[in-house]
Amino acid sequence: MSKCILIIEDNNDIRESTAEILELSGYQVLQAANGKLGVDLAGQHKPDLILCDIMMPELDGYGVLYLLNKNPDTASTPFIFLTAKAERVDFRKGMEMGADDYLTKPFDDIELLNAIESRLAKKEKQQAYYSRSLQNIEGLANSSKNGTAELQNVIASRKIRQIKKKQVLYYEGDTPQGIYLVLEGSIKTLKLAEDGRELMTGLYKPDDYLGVNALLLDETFTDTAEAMEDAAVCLLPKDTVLTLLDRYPDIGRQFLKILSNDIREKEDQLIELAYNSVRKRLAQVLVRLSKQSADPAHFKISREELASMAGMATETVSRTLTDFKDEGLIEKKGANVQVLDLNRLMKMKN
Amino acid sequence: MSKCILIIEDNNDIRESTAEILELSGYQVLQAANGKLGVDLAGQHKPDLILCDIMMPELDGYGVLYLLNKNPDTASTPFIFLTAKAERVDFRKGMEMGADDYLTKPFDDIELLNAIESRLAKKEKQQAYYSRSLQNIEGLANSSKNGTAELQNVIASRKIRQIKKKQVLYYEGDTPQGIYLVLEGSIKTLKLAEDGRELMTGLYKPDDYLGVNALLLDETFTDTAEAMEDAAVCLLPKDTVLTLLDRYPDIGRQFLKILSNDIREKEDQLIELAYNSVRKRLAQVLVRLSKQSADPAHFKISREELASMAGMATETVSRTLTDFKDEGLIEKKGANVQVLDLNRLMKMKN
DNA sequence: CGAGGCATTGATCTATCTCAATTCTAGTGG
DNA sequence: CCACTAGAATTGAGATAGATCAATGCCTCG
Repeated sequence: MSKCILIIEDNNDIRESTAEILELSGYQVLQAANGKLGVDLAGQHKPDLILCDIMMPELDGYGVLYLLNKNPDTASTPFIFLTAKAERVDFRKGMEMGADDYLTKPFDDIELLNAIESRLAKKEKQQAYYSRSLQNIEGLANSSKNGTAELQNVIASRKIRQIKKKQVLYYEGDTPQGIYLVLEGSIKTLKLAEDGRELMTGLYKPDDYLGVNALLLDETFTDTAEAMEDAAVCLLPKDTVLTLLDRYPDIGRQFLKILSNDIREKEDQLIELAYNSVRKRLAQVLVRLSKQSADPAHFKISREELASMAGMATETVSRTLTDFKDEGLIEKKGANVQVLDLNRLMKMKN
Repeated sequence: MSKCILIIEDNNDIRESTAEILELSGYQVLQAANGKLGVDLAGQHKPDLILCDIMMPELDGYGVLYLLNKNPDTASTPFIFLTAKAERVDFRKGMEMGADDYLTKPFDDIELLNAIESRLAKKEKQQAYYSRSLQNIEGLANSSKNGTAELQNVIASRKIRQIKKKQVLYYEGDTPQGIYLVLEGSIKTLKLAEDGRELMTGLYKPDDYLGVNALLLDETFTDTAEAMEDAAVCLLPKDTVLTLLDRYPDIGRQFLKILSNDIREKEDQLIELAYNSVRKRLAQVLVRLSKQSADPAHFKISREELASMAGMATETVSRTLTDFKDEGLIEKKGANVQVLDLNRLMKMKN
């Protein structure tokens, strides 16, 4: 079965010539003359790859990408930007939003086909890789009951979505499409205060489920999820999960456990915020990070992120961190932090 | 069937003579010569009422009462203290711990039998009252599926436990016996900081479920539950709930919803604590209280409780409250607070 | 190797806590 | 029924942790 490619481009000449090249190479091709149309077509036909111009009237390329990312059916489709001038800023912005590649117009046939093929190949490879790694998920899989097995099947068959560092998985106010299983990397959830300061409310690592608490409430997300580092997630659509939930009580039980743990963590965070000194709070944050980090006592994190985890000002983070260093608790260089005395950090007095 | 009464009293003369009186009156009587024995007997035979001396070697009356309260089988059994001198302090302490009555030794037959009969009658009346009111629980009952109906049966058949103001339902560190359904009054959950200050983490009103998050985690409670005003709860034992959960997915779903809501609330509280001024926090607390209070804009609450809800010092509560009064937002007299301008409280700036 | 963004450091300011002294309230005993 | 008293609430004065504002230094990454 030939792969299907969608081209979104307002310039008729470019679009049609590109389409021709692709068709000659054996691809099935869909064309859209503007952003809005493109998004609709993508939703209906679920192409295997999307080429999209950036500069378009009405809905530009960024808008298209944003909308595609919101729809579970298209969120994991490889996406390549077509752009006239290779402006640096544009490039960054696009990649940060989750584009997979950039093609600078004018491009020749070889360039185009190479980009597409390599992207499709990569996608397939990743798909295979994660499907295999999904076989041995710990999370929901430690029970041997039927439901869990069923859930695993669902997971294995789902499309995987890559998220780049700093990219947002969902915003506060978005409508939940389902729950996410983190496969790789790390995702943080955060809430914004009225004045714009942000507080990190959760940190999700591989095998963690994200968005469980929004699943059953028929409301929009009340937090924003953003990748702390490049990550891969798998979306389990709401309908599927709800069906499974109705059929297999053990799944519900697993989710109850997840939520219970979340509550516990949040309560701990509450008391900490209410009655502990900044020093102690920061120490706790470091402990938590060191426990979750792959390398037990060595991680890279910005002052701003630390500040949002501990609920304090970035300057104060800096100061306290240098204090810690002077006391021999940690070592630091730029954004790199190395824990030297975990024990003493844990026992930090107030 | 005759009622069964357990007497716990180390003095043989008193115990046996009391037992005789009761037997002559048609009660079935169990005797225990010390606290420990008494608790064991109560657990085994589940008597309908317990008489217990306060001053006993080893395990005294308070200890007995404490242990009985921890065991779901005996927690709702009427409990009457027998005491030599009617010391005021003792009396208070006993009542606060959940004793239902006090008998001062020496007591005559009439006194004894009256106390017992009235207590048994009261118990029965309450039982009937709540069983009826349980028929129309909103909480889990808004679904028409099987599981919910089943759950209602379980609830209706359970024993009801009365809790007096300030009395503790469970302590941090206790092992969960199941979940509680609040029938009447209000229960708060709180966590203690290392320095002893407390932070209120939840407020539960009739039809709310308490302890759901501890149900599936095989750990002890991480918070303490205490009655804010006289309350009645119904314990649904862990086994029962788990069985229902396995059988009826809709129950799991209801619980998931409850927990999701809890998480949402806790996240809101988090961000408030982290970035809002004391003024704003207190305003929010007042809004929450006013929404939950029976009388929409008029409630009684101690400064200490307000402080633990907003995570601040009691003195600051006082000051801020007088500010609010000066600004025409509230009216206050002692522990009574009346909200005058709910709208302005909600919109309080930081 | 240059620039823009992070991180650090310094100086000040202030919201809130603490400690301490009064005043008020509600429950108890006579 | 009223005076009394212990606990709760208020008010005041002072101390301080941490935020904020501003200036400078240091990576890093293109």
